[in-house]
Amino acid sequence: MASLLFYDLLNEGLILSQSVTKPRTRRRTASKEERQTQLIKATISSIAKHGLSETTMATVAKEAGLSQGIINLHFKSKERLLEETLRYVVDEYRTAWYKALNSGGDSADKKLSAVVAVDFDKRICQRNKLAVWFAFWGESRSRLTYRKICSESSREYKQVLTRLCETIIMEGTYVARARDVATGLLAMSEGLWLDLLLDPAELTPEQARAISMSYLQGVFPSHFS
Amino acid sequence: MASLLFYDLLNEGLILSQSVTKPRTRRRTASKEERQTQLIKATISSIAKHGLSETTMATVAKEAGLSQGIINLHFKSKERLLEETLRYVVDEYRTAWYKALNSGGDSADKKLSAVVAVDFDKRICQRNKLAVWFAFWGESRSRLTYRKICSESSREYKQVLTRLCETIIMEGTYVARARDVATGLLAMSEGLWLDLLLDPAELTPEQARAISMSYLQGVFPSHFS
DNA sequence: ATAGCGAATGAATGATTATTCATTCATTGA
DNA sequence: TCAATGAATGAATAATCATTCATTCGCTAT
Repeated sequence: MASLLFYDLLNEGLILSQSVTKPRTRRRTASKEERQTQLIKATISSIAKHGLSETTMATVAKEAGLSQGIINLHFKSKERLLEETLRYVVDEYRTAWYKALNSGGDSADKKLSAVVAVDFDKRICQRNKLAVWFAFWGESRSRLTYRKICSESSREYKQVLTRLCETIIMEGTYVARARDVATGLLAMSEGLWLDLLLDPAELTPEQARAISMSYLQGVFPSHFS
Repeated sequence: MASLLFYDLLNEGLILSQSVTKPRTRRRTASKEERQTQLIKATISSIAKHGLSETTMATVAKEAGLSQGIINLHFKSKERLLEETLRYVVDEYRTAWYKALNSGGDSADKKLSAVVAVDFDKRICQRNKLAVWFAFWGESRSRLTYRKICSESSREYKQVLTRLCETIIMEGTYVARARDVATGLLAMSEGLWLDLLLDPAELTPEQARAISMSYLQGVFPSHFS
C-alpha cells in the first residue's frame, strides 16, 4: 500500500513536468474497426520501409502516429497484428480475383485474361503490398500460420485455373496439360512480382501482364491473339 | 586491480565446479575456411528451420554444435554472417549456371535447356536453399546490401538469356521479343521455386522443369519439341 | 616433452523490444 | 454542464539477444 502511494505520487510528478515541456498532441478516438485497419496499413508501410525483421511495435505505432501501447490494445499481440496484416492483403487479393473471374466475360479465355490482369492491377500490384507478400513468404517455411493463410486461397486459384484451361484445351486441339498450365501461369505472376519488387525500373506492371499473356498465347495460340 | 583479481578467483571457482559436474565436451580446431563454411551451412539450416527473423546467434551456434561466441570470432557480426550466407547460396547458383551454359551444347536452344535444368537440379533446388533465397528476397526491399548481392548476377542471367533468345528468334521466324521471353523464363523459375518451397507435395522439381520447358515450347515451337 | 599460438568457450554486459497497466483524455448521453 | 465510459497514452518491466573478453584448450614446431 505504502509503495503504491509512493508510485502514484512519483508518476503524477513526472506527468506534470511533462505537460509543461511537451506540446499537447491532439487526440481522437476512432471506432475499433477504423483503428485496426489504420494499424494494419501502418504495418504494411513499416514492412515495406524497414522489412519484417525490423518492424517493431514502435515503427508501426510511429507510422500510424499513435502510441506504443495501441497495438496490444487492439490486437492482443504483435504476432496477431502480423497475421491480420497478412490476412488483409490476402483477402484483398482474393476479392479482386473473384470479382475479375465473374465479371470478365463468359468464355474461358476471357476469364483467364481477366484474372491475369488482376495480378498487375494498380490496386493489387503496389510495391508496398508486394513487399508484404514476399516478407511473409520468406517466413512461411517455418510458420505454419502464415502458410495456412496463404495456401488456402492459393489452392482455390489453381483449381479454378485448371478448370478454365481444361475448357480451352477441349475447345482447341491442344496437347498441354491443364494443371501444368495453371501452375505455370501462377508461378509466372509470382516471379514477375519479384522482379517488380526488386527492380521496378526494369519492368512495368503493364509489361509484366503482356509477358504473362504471351505465355498463354504460346500455349493456346488459337485462343489468344 | 583489486576487482580484477577478485573476478579471476570467482571465475576459476566457477570453472572448477563446472568441470566436475559437466561432462567434458570434445573440442577440435579447424581451419578458418572450414569453420566459416560450417557456420554458413548451419545458418542455412537455421533459416530453413526457424526463419530469418528467428535465426539468432544461439540457433546458428547450436546448429553447428559450437559455442555462442564463435560467430563473432569468424565473422565480425551477425549481419556479416547473414550476408556471407546469402553470398554463398548466390555464388553456388552462379557457378552451376555458367557451368551449364558452357557445357550444355553449342546451339542456343541446347544452352537454354541446360540453364533451365540447373534451376531444378538436385544440388540447387533444395528446400533449405530455397528457404534462404526467399528469406532474403523478403528483406531485400529494405536492405540495399541484400539487393546488391542478388541483383548483380541476376542482371547477367537476363542479359545472357536475352542473347540466346535473340539467336533463336533469328533462326526461326518468331515474333516474340527476346528480352520479354528471358524475363518470363526467369520469373517462371522463381515462381515455381515458391511452389516447391511452400507446397512440395504438389510439385516435384522434375515437373517444374517440364513446365518451364513447355513455356519455351510454346514460344519457340520449332526449336523445342 | 613443452612452449607458444591461435582457436574456442561461455558468462557477463548492454542494447533492443514486446508487453503491461496506472493514468489521462475525449466523447456521449442525461 | 457533468458524470460515466472506454479509447489512448507512455513509463516501467521483463525478456530476448548480439557482442565482448578473460580464460581454457588443442595443435604444432622445436
